[in-house]
Amino acid sequence: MSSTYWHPDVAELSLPSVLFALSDPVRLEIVGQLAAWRDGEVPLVCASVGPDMPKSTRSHHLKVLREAGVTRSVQSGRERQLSLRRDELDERWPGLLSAVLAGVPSPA
Amino acid sequence: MSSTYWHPDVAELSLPSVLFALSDPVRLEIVGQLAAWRDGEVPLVCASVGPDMPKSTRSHHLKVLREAGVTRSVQSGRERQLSLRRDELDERWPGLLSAVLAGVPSPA
DNA sequence: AAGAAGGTTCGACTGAAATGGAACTGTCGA
DNA sequence: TCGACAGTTCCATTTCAGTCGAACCTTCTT
Repeated sequence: MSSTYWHPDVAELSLPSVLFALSDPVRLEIVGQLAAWRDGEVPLVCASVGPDMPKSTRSHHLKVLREAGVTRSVQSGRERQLSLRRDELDERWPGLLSAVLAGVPSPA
Repeated sequence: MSSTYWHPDVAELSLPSVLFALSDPVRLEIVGQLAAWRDGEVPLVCASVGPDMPKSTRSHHLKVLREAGVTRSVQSGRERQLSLRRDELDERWPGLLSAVLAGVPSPA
């Protein structure tokens, strides 16, 4: 796991931080897209996720998600491949992410 | 249902607002206490919920929860009895509240 | 080596949220 | 009727979050 980045350990995640990270429409949309990603598809990278916006803004939202422990980003070449930390979140707060995702309109 | 207050209808609740309301430790503690309330017990009122703090601050947090649709407060005499809108929230976002509550340390 | 591409960081600005004191409203008890 | 009591509202202050341009760092390409 050569992730380049620091990611918080599951044990040190906090529920308020996670809920806060998920409480923004833009971030919720990003999470929805990550959740819709299927193995075998071309990996989602920063630039390809969320609505159109300046890259510094997008980077900010992705940072909030990453630091809350919701997403993971792994460097690959000059891109960063994004993924949801589904299993880890589910281990810590069973059913939480699923319940949230069920309330997010799935991306077109 | 003589609620004195305006409460948003389930249909008009938004996921980001609910998650935001739940993303604060103080409010999460309040919600945990409301969830622990059992039928037959003396009703929970504003003053008896959450950590010690000025009443204007408490009133603020309760307003956030109420307006997000998480709680309901019904006037009774000079107090306001608080309750969780469990069933309604569960109808709208099944499993969400339960998952959150499972992650909240239950009150002593 | 030079430049483009993908992201991060920094700094500034703006708007929103948290906090708490003080004044106010409505209800109850004496 | 006069407090006392439960809450809300108003207001000021401070802190935090969102937005975005500009500069920067890496990696890839040529």
